[in-house]
Amino acid sequence: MHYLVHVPSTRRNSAPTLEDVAQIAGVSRALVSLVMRDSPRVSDESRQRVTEAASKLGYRPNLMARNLAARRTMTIGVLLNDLHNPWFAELTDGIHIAAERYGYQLILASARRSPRLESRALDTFLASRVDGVIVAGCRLSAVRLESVAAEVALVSVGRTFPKAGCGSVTTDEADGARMAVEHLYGLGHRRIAHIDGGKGAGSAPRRSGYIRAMRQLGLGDNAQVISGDFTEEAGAQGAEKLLRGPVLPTAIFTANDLSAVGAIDVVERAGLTVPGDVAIVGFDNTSLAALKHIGLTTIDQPRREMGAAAATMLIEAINDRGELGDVLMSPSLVIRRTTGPSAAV
Amino acid sequence: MHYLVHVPSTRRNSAPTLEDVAQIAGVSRALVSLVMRDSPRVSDESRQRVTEAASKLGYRPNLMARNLAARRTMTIGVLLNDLHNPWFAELTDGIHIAAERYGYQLILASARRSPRLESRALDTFLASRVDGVIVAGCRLSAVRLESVAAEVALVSVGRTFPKAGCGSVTTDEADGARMAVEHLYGLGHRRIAHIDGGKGAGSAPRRSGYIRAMRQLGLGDNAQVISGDFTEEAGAQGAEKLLRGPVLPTAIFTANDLSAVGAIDVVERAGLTVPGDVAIVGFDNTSLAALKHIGLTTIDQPRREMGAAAATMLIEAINDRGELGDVLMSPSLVIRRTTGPSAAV
DNA sequence: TTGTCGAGTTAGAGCGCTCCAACTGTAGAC
DNA sequence: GTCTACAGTTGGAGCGCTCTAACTCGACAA
Repeated sequence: MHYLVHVPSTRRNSAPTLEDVAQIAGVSRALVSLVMRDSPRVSDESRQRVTEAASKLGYRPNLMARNLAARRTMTIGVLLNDLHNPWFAELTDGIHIAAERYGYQLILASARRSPRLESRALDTFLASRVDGVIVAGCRLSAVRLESVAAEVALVSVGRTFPKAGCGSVTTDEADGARMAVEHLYGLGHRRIAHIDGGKGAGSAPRRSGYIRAMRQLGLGDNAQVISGDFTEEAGAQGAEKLLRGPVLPTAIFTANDLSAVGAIDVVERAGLTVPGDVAIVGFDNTSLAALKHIGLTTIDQPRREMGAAAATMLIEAINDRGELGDVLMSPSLVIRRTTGPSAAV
Repeated sequence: MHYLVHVPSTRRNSAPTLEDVAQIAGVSRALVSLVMRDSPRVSDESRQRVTEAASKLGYRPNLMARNLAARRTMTIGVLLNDLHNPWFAELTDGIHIAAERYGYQLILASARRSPRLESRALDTFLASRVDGVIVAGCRLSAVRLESVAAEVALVSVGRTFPKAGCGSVTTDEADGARMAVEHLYGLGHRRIAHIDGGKGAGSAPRRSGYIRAMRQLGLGDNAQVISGDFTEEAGAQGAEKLLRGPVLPTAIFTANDLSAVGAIDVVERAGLTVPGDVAIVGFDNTSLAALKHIGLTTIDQPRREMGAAAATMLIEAINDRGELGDVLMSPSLVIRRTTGPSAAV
């Protein structure tokens, strides 16, 4: 811990308090408190006098004092694994909207992909006595998360922690993979390869969904998984590997949009066309996929709804009006320009 | 949507306090407080007993109580205008790193592009008595910001507010525009058009920088500004307009990367090549620009450094060891594949 | 008249912590 | 032996608010 000498700011000697307002308005502290919280049992006259005194002083309730006394913060902490990933932005929008509806505030923290920072951010949330926590794309161990869940209501988005006592909201990634494969199958593709996400979150179900779908379509022998890691670079390398292989697949399903873009680039540089020679499907429907220049067919996760579902479930649980559970949401296929009929039919 | 309910976990009814720890350790509350703050004037024995008691109870200092009593929060509020824009992610990284060095915590808020939400988030910061505030890409009025700056140390990133009494960190956008134009000039381009950002932040200096640079190169008559708004769509429309014009420019400088991508797409669809027929330069050096598939030449803003500078200046001011001022940082040119020698030489 | 009621208001006891001044006890100086 | 110094420790007074229980007071019923 740092030791800093703090010289109080000269900007203001000290903010006005309830007491000051009460004095000016000529009423008790308690009454000012009631007015500040919009209590109905205050006479119009008192309300007006207090309101005037407050705005005259520029009074602003001190949240720390309020929360300390009220023993609840009406705040939920949101831990974002990686601010750079736009996935989290939309998720946060959903959380924001739902929380607002219940009168809850959000405090966000970015873990910058580091489990150490994740853990520290959670400590801060707990120290701030937030009423609930939402972790998105959390990479922490189940044990650590369980210890957090023991202290505060917790919902995880994008990953489930079966025994940790927390709720979760995820999409059915395997089903998304199935959609991708069946879409390609419907276009006549039979040799469909998958560039996976390695050990990243969501990678395993996408891969297994792909394999299962291929089997169910009688394409088990054509299934080909190239290992990747959710990056553009990995998508490019995976595509290169496929181009060097004995039989070029007519379609590639990648673990995410970024990998898909990497793959597209390599395929096109090799003189082939997308989707003419090789069709490509991504995953996540990021803003990247929607660029006209890319027009990537991809699997969409209802991020905003997921955020709203997570916040709603959490808040209902906080208020003892519901319980934490595991919510599984359905992805959907977004068809753009990188898929088309197989030329190899 | 599938739903599964967990057995609710048993959550602690109330967290242990300093008092509890003191009792178990057999010392006074004040001493426990000292240990918790790593004070050097505690005997090793006491320190050990307190530490043990604390961890035995799972004690965690209550930040609200601490901050209330200490009259300082060691926290700075960071207001991000738009979480969806990756620009803010890197900026936040820089702020984060600098704040950490001083032992300050961050609380982030996303305004989702709405001035109303911006204002509300600032209210929350003030109510939480943060020690300082950083606003990034803030769209609020100077008057409103001035009133905030009157209550707490404030630094604005990406925009200056001359009279508001706050510090600022910005890049020399006009100089970035100059770099773009001179780069193109150096490649032999003479007919260089600009698709601007309309009323968006940073648009004006980029535009005027472009115009000034054109004039200084004796190209004032060739200067052509098409109005846009920082979106892909605007870039596309701008390019279409240029394509329909009497004389096609050999280079386009757009207000940001997104617009550049829109422009590239339109130019290529028209059967022209980039950079062969038309060279394109963006602005911001977002991750988009770095995609191999796009390879956009662009102007980079040192976002991380800007964040660090903002946080450092703010904290130094909070501690009365420095003053808030206006910091102007230099952008730099990042050359990729969308620019090359002019064919029209 | 007395009592009851409800609307409006209030005093006062915390919430969990920090900070200050004052205290204890031991070691060294004289 | 007393005095000083200092390291270590402590009680208690807040920080600014909420919450509970109790109070006041006029209206109205008995």
